[in-house]
Amino acid sequence: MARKIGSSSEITGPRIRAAALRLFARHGFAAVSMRQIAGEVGVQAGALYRYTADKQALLFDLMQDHMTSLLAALDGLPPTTNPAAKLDQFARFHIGHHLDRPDAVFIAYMELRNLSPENFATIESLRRQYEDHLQAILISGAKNGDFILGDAKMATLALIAMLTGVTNWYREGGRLSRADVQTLYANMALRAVSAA
Amino acid sequence: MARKIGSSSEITGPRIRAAALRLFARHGFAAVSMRQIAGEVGVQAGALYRYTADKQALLFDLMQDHMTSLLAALDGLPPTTNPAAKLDQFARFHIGHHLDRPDAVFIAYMELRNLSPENFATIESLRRQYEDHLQAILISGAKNGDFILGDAKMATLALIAMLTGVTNWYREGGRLSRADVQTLYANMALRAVSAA
DNA sequence: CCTTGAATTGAACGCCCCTTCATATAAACA
DNA sequence: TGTTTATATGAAGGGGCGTTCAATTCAAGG
Repeated sequence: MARKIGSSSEITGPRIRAAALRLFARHGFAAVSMRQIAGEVGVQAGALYRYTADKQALLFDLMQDHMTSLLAALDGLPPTTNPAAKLDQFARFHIGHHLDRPDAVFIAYMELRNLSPENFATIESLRRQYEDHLQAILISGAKNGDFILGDAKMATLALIAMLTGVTNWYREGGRLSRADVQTLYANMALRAVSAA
Repeated sequence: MARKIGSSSEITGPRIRAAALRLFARHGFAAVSMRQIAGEVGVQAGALYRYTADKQALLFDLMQDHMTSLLAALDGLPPTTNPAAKLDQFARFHIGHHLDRPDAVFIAYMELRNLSPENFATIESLRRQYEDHLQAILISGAKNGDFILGDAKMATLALIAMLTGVTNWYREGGRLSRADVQTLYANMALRAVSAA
């Protein structure tokens, strides 16, 4: 047997990426084998290599797609006026976007060390762009007296860590709704840096 | 050749654990082989099994030791008066303790999924104890009006995520001293939940 | 000094890994 | 319909994995 009935790269390709995303998030990159991914798709391991150069490239593509989608969505946010509104918007956006993509988020934060040095540098630069967006908000707020930051870079990383932490415990259908969580976290973020 | 010159279980045991801690933190549990750990210690892989039942037990012991040491240190903190002072003390303690043990912290947060279900339950319960300590501080502060919490459990997890995030970027000898970082994070934590 | 027991070796077992490639089949196109 | 091209197989290469265990050597105690 060789080519299968109904086979098409437009179907198999995305299915491979979806299976890899799920499995990497669930068990970790190093613990998942190409045979496992292939099995999930219903294909032999050798077939994967028509869609990815190797296992490393598969991981990198997933992470790069996640980061570029994150930056694109950030770019598409409606304009706001003052720094406090911008921070509120950012916090709600960050939580919403992350809760929608738990697997991709998990991988983006856990599998950095499994990237080759060049791939790591690429992902790191995308992440830096995202952090810089928040940092610019904080600095503009500090300039006009709305915010008090001991250190802008540190405040940026502290807020992102706090907001991202939501993915560790939030479960759909739990005690708090998604909107509740967005409001509560946004309020904490605002208070953490506000002068008032 | 069999027994080696100078060999002693009091020396080899700790060295195995130290090597495993370092390697698991650096490359991840799944990516590290027993032969690698043995090589670091200068011993053959078979020798490891005098000191651990298997690879899983090695991971579990490292995580359990980390968590019990964390809880013991928390228990040994000097008494304080009001909730704000308690939260300030907790934030400084958390950061100090974590910055002293970057490898153990990394493992404790990254390798939970590699624990067997029973081992996971044990570690999770220790972690819950730690979180409950902070949650009790927050609730007492909310009771007497010092703090405002949208949701106590959520505020607890948000603060711990923020404080633990410091291990992702702090490097000894960097722009900010350890004391700087402790102060800045403690202030953010206090502001994030304070009524004032 | 001699015996006993602790510490370690190194080979082996059975299994799984990533990746490649000649081959075969199905789809797409003329 | 016949030909080309895309898609997948499945076997193989070369290697590493966790774990066990008989045999061996050293340290320690009498």
